[in-house]
Formats: sequence, C-alpha cells, structure tokens
Amino acid sequence: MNVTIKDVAKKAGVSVSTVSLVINKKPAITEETRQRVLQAIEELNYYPRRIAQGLASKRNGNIGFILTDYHFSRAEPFYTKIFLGSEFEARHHNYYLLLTTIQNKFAQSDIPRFLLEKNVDGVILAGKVPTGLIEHISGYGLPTVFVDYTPPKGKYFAVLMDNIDGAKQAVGHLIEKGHRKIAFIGGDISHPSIQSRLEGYRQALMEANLVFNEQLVITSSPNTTDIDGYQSTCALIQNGEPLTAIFAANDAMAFGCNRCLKEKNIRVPDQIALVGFDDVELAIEMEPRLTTIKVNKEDIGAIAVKSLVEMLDTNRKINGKILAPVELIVREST
Amino acid sequence: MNVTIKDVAKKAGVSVSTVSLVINKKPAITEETRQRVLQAIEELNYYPRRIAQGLASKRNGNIGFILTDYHFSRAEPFYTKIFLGSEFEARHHNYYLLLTTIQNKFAQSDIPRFLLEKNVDGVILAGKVPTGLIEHISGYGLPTVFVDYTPPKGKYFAVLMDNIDGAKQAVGHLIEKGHRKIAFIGGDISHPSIQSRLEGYRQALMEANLVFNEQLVITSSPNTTDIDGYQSTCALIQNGEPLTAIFAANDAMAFGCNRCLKEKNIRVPDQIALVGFDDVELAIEMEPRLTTIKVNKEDIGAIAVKSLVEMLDTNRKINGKILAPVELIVREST
DNA sequence: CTGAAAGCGCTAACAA
DNA sequence: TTGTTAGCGCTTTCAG
Repeated sequence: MNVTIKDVAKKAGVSVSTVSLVINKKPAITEETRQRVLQAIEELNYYPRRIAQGLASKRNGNIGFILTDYHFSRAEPFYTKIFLGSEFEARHHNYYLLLTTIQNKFAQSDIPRFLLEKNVDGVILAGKVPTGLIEHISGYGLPTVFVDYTPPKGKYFAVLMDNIDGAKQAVGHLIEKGHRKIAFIGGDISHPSIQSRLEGYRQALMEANLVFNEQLVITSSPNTTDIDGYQSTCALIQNGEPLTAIFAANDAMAFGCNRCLKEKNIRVPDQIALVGFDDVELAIEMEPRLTTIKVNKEDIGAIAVKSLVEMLDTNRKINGKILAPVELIVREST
Repeated sequence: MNVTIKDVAKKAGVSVSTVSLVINKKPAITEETRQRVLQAIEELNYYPRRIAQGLASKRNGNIGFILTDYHFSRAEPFYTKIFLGSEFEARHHNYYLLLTTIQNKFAQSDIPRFLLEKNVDGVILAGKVPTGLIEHISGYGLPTVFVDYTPPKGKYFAVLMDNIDGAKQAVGHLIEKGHRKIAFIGGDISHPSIQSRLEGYRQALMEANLVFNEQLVITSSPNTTDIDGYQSTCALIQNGEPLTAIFAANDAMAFGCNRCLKEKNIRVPDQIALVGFDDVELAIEMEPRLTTIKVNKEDIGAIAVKSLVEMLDTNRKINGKILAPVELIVREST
C-alpha cells in the first residue's frame, strides 16, 4: 500500500540492506550507491515506518515524559516550557516524547502504560514525583533523567537550575548597585532550591566581605507564595533593622514583598531595591517591573533530552547532575 | 529476552493465535481456554509489545495532537487542560498521544514527523492552526478532529464549546436576579466565539421579552483582553444609558470591567452585577469573586479523543460539530 | 473453536 | 562494499 524499503531498493537497483545502511547513516557504502539510494528515496518520497524500524532494531525511539498533573496544568507554565524544550530537542534526535501525567500519590493503577508495554527507551521525570513511582521505574532498568528534582535516595542523574549561582548573581547585582544591607526572605527553607538560594546569598555576601546578619534573613513563613512574601516583608520592616535591598527567594514572594512595601509607602527601588528569582511571566507586570533571575526552561528540557539520548546512544547510564545556567534580568525594581 | 506471546502460548498449552484472539477480545474462544490464557498472561506478567502489535495490525495506536506553541505555553492553561483530558481518555482506549507544537505560520520544515513517518492513526488539531498545515494534513486522509476551532473551508469535524448556550445561561441568570438593563461588552466581534456569545445574549433577552438595546452593547474594542474590558466599561458608563448588570464576553474583559467600576466607585454586585465567561483560574481571585461560565476543558479533550477513536474503530469519518456543555458558576459578582 | 503459517517493514548478522 | 536471509513479536487469513 505504502512505499516501502523494497520499493526503494528496486528503484535504486540495490538490496534492501543497502538501503537500510544508507538510511541509518552507516559507513561502508560507496558514495555513488549512497547517492543512488538517496535519490530513489527522494523520488519515491519514502519515509521508513517508525514501527517497523522499532520492531527490528529493538529500540522504539520513544522517550517517556512523566510529571504530575498538578505540575502540568498550573498557571505558571514552568514545566510546560520544559516539555516544549524537550520535545524540540527530541525531534532533532529523532525521538518521540510520550507525555503522561500522574497523580501526586503513587498508585499501581497509574503506572504509565508506556512502561508496561515497553514502549519507551528512556524516561524523563519532571518535578517532584512520588517515590513509589521512582522505585517502580528503577525496576525497568531504563535510563532515567530527573528534571528540577532529585530523588531522596539512590543514584540518579538530574538536570537542575543553578540556584546558588542565581542567588549570587542577584545579590552581587545589589552589591554592585551599592547596597550593603541586603535582606533575604525565604519562606519554606526545607525546599532544596530555597536552601541553595540562601546559600548563594550567603556566599555573595562573603565574597564581598559583608557580614551575614541574621536579623535580615526571614525564613519563618511556611510556604513560598505571594502571601509569605507579604508577611515576611512586614516582619522584616517591623524588625527595624536597617536595610536598603531585599532578595526574595522567588518571584511570587517578591510580589508579596512589593505589595507590603507599597502599603507602607516605601518606594521601590528608591528606598528599597528588590530582586526576585524565576522570572515568571508576571514579573514584567509588577510595578515596578521586577528585576529577577531568569531560568531558561526550554534549555532545561533540551539538556534533559540531550543527556538521555546520550545515555541511549552510548548505552550506559550517567550519574550526577547538570546545573542549567541562569541569568540576571535587570528591570526597574533595582 | 522479554516474555512474549509465545511464552504465554506455551504456558497455557495453546497456540499463539489463540492467545492473540484472547488479547484482542475476539469472540469464538471457549470461556475455559480464555481463562487458561488469561491466567498464563497474569502469571507471566505479560504485556503485548505495542510496536509488534502495530506492525502486524497496520495500526499504530497513536494519535497526533497538534497545537501552536503559543497556545501550549501561555499562562492560562486552557489547551493544556484539554490535552490532559485527551490524554486521559486516550488511555482508556489504549491509544497514545503524540504531542507536537508548531509555529503560528506554516512551514514545510515543521510538518510533524509523526505524519511523515506514518506514526499516527488520526490527528487532533487544537486551537487555531495555520491553514497551510490543515491542507497538508488533509492530504494524508487521516481522520482529523478540530478542537476549539473550525477551519475556514472544507468538511471537518470539530469539538467546540457551547458559546450560545453559555451566554444564555449567563444572561438568564441575571434576568432571574431581576436585572432588566443588561449590557454586553464584547471586544473583537470578528471572533466566532464572541459572535456566538453575543448571539446568546440576544436570544436570552428575546426569550425574556426584553428589548435589545444597542446602547448597551459595546463591541468597539479591538481585542478581548483586560484592557478592552476596562475601556469598554468606561465607554458604557460614559454613555449614561442606565444599566444594572454587565455580561462580559470573557473573564479577562470582566476583570477590566471590574477595575473600571471600582475606580468609579460603583459597587459590584450591589449597583452593577457582573458575569464573565470561561472561568479562568483567576476568576476566583477577583474581588468580588467572579460569576462566570465554566467550560470543562478536560471534557472537551475527552470528547475529541472519543470521537476520533470512534472514527478509527468504525473506519469512517464523521463531519459536523459537537458542542461541549458549559455551566454557570455563581459567585459573588451577581 | 483452535492451530499453522504467512507476513507487517525493517534491521543485522553473515556471506560473498 | 553489497546481498541474502533470518528474525523482531504480533495479527490474520485459512484450514481443520
């Protein structure tokens, strides 16, 4: 019905295996025959059937992409963009991404089908995923890449954003602007990312020979939302400890912070400068527009796929982590 | 290496074809042998390899899901949720969704690979897609479903939300509440959805024997954003035409509307009641919380897949459209 | 109602 | 350097 490798072989006057070798860019083919084959392919508008290649080669050319439905469908399209970057990169390596969402709690019943049906060569896990699932997956022995999350135990390979460096850039920027009394509002300090950002804050101060003043570090809020930023800032101001700048652990908190300052008639950036982290879409809507640390989500996704494909190609697993670079975006709040 | 259909056959003491018949739920199998096979499958923890099934059956069990990257990654997770619903439904029918994003303008180079490689049995197109692509796809003769968009020409099958009914519900609700002077702010009236919502507004008035007052219909804004809602409302108030309620063509406009009313110290809902459309995530954040029309995005996705699967199973295409039901969500603004 | 056997379209030894 | 051929794991006639 459709044009197959046989048709190409016939047209080019060679055997199917020769065509196969050409398709798969194997060496040991004369340039001349290669051209003949290529031309036949072109003329017949031939594309190898994925499924047949897969069955014969025992690789199916699919990568499973798993994330919780919460992460996938929340308003800030963080993971969506990571997926976007992944999908784009996967194309270049001629892989398909099979996206599936899972519940927050692990249930046998929502083990991704592509695992059961052995339909993927490797797996990407984005964001926090239930450990039960992680353990289950490790049973398949598939190359696996974690994105923006590291499992609590075991060996793994993860692509993370460089939180420490981002925080250092943020604080360094403030220092450059002449600020010496810089506060940090952090919220939920149990979160690894927040910890790293605090660490970056600490390092930046140290490298500039500034003292780390505990009075200027607020990590008492339970979460890292707008509200937490608001409350932390209020607490900070109440403290009375003099300060000229605030580094918020993320943009959401920066928004809350800004709201509090506005209420207290403290002008940003004149009286207090403000830096966030994440560069969410709303950062540009804040008044004043928020200086923040940008994380290139598409890049993270691309790196994850690239790493996974490398494991697939070389047929060996990699451990460790890759830190995706982050970037300071200077706007009006500093 | 892995457990195959042969292993199952051997274990159950039957032939592979019998096992195949059982797997595919074909009739003409004794209940007794069926049970034997099922048990063998269970004991061996057997899952048929997708790829092998596909090659043999000439169906690959994949559905292509195409949308523009703009639609996919924007903050309001409308299409994301549609995809979510689709993916979920696809699971039940044992199909995989191959998601790919495309550019807004059609380019030969980003023709989805799954089309070239004949890797999908059908296609779902979500949101507005370039007509060039539509034409290209129709060349494959694959069953196709449009979601939240209807192509400008040709036969098609589309899943749309019931805009007219939604508008009728919204306005009907206001009428029930005793409102008689109800305004409509619409923005870009060239958009089919907006047109339908205006039509629903008109019908609701008519059915309640209320006059359609052109002074109360503002469709002069170029878009349908927050800003447009703001401007339209200001214009409306300036008009001087008495009114007690406003139906905004979407939530974004309702937000702008609310902002304008707040500035003019007009209390919602006491002085003017307000209804939106879409039930975006922010609707619940508005002050007062916005009464609006909810569109169940997951349902839309599910309907699309269900329809497509039906075409696939019965092997014939359907034309026409399905209107997904919408629902009035009463909150504080009315 | 069940089994034998011929492919699906391709890859990958192995030969030549 | 290229061709022959045996599968990959399953579905699907066709017999029986």
